[in-house]
Amino acid sequence: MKIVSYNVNGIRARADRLAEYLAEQQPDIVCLQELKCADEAFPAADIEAAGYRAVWHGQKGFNGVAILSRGDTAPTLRRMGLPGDPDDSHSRYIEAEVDGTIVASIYLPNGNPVGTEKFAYKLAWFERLRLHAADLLREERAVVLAGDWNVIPTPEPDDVFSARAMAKDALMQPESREAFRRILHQGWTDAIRARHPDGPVYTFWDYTAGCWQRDAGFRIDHLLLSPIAADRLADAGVDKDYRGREKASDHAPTWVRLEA
DNA sequence: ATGCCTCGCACAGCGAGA
Repeated sequence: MKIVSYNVNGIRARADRLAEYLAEQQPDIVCLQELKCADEAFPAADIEAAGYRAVWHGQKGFNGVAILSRGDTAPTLRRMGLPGDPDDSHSRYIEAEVDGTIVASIYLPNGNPVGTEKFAYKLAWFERLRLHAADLLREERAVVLAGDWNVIPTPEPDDVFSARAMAKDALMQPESREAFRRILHQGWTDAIRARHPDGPVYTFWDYTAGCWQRDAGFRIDHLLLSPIAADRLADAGVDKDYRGREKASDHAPTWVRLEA
């Protein structure tokens, strides 16, 4: 089964691109981030017309996450939002079960600029995710944590076109990378790097400054697999060409294929 | 050092993104 993480940067602005992606790739499960729409504005009818059912956690204007499954059975919702902060108003986490696999769609806070409350929020959110991820591992099930983690895992060129250009960015701060590593080291597998240990793999290219044209990207969309899911890992990759199409998101769909 | 594009909001630039 193909499981995709795709930050669409506005699901309504990306309606044609998303429908095209579903028709061409026919993924089994799609985790969407940055819906940028309220719950009542989610294009559920369009999703259904494309042959998918969805659960979603929207928010007017920004954030918003969803999980799509192919076929007539909707994902079974497990939770919306992370535990640990009832005052957190951002729609950044949704978790569901599809065909026995637990899947989370994650939109981790960006955290820029560093040194502000936004960066503190990023790290606090990361810590809440770490605690919840540990709970998920204890279930000893197939679990996929898929999303826009807003972290460049290493400053090496394999993860970023220029460590120097990104050195002051929240995505590459040592604290951000450490928080990501702490979750990984619980026992998760970074599927992209498991399949592609060497060489550049980018999932995001900024709209500005010709970043796409000069391949100035970085890797921030990640699919983390629990040990039982990792045992089923057949392949992983980035559907990069969708980044180059008309009206593209600034992220490319990033995926894993698990043996049934 | 800042803006570069894009989206949503709401109808004029602006916040947010990364």
